[in-house]
Amino acid sequence: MTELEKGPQGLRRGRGARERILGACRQLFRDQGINRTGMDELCAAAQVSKRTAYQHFAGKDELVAEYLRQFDPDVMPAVFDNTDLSPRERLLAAFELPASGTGELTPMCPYIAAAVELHDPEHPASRYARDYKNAIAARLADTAREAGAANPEQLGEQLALLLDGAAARTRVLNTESFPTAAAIAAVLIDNALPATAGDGAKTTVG
Amino acid sequence: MTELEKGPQGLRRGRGARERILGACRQLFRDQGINRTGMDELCAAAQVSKRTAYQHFAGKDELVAEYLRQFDPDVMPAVFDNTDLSPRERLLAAFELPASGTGELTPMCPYIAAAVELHDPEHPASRYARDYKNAIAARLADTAREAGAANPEQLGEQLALLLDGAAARTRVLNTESFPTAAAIAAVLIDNALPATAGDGAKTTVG
DNA sequence: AGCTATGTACACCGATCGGTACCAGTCTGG
DNA sequence: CCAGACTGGTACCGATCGGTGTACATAGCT
Repeated sequence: MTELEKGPQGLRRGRGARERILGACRQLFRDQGINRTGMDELCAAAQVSKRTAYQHFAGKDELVAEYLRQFDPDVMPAVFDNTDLSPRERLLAAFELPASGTGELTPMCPYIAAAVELHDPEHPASRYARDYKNAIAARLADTAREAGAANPEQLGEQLALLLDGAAARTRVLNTESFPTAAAIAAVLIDNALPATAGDGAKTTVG
Repeated sequence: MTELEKGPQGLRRGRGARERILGACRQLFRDQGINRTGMDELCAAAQVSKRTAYQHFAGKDELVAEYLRQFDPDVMPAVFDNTDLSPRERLLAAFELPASGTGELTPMCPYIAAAVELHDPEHPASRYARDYKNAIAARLADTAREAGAANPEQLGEQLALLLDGAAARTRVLNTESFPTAAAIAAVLIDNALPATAGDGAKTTVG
């Protein structure tokens, strides 16, 4: 499988087949879900023969896993690596990013969607979804620590839960729920950060 | 379809076919998901012939919708109709109920799971999932109003988001997330209820 | 007795699933 | 020029999908 990427000059010709397949995944999996998207349809959308698709990916399971891995490998760099924002602003920015710009709904978090659709915790895509969610919580906790939160791990886990709640709720209700999550996040952050605007109340429930 | 339930003495014989089918739905849909459960397998588990199943339900779509409708038609009565608890305690109880008792994880909220798996907002089951989620938020808002919250609708929506976040996160991470949601809920409730204890004090509202 | 309604058992339908085999074309480096 | 890797196109595989048709067994009511 290593030759796939670093072949001396091997597959330089059909350049982009792999990317086209993953691009088709992003569109079709978002529009109609993973289970309802067949390999035939997917290959047709990618303008790639099934033969080629199965030469790049061992099977649909591996393709789904790779689709998730390619989705946001750096874990929201636009939020967490933005040095123009203070740590506190970065925490809040995580809730404003997804809903930015277009008037359409924030698409369902693909990691949650994959875990629910595949329904097997040991599926490679489910495993990666877990890793990604842990990574998000860790970055939130790091930023919370940087902001001076009393209990950064707890705040990170709480904010991560808000993100997932907004994603799930947006999908079920067909209504944007990230503003609600952002409002809760503001309260939690104010309560956890001592120097900022919050009052003295710090009821950290163990 | 009216004769199905109220036939004078019609289907008294095979009593329970419908209930057995729905019971099999609850188990199989929870254990392996909706899409991965075929009608053959479902009928076998219910000890019902496919012919009978399709006499009770127009199709799998309608069966899934009915499965959701039967799940919690009264919208958590054990929480919201419990007169032994104060309104504030009822709001908190909504987060302790699902994880109670057994050592296993809280199962994924079937409404979210159905909406994600079916992936069609106009599917009858997706429509009902939306109705149910709105009903939960409404009951939470009513209870928040009863507890004297400044903005009960907002608090209800926030608490509903926490429930959904805990459900989604529990599923993805394979780790119980309701305690985290309960901790956030406690903060939100304390912040929204004026008369009650702002900090650790426990003066329950009358 | 019949009659009707409901049930089971089981074969069967077309469609679609994930995945593979085969062939012909096309580009590559030697 | 030619071997070989890689491609698209397409037919095909077995399995499973949701759903139906047919034949026969029970049950209750008249």
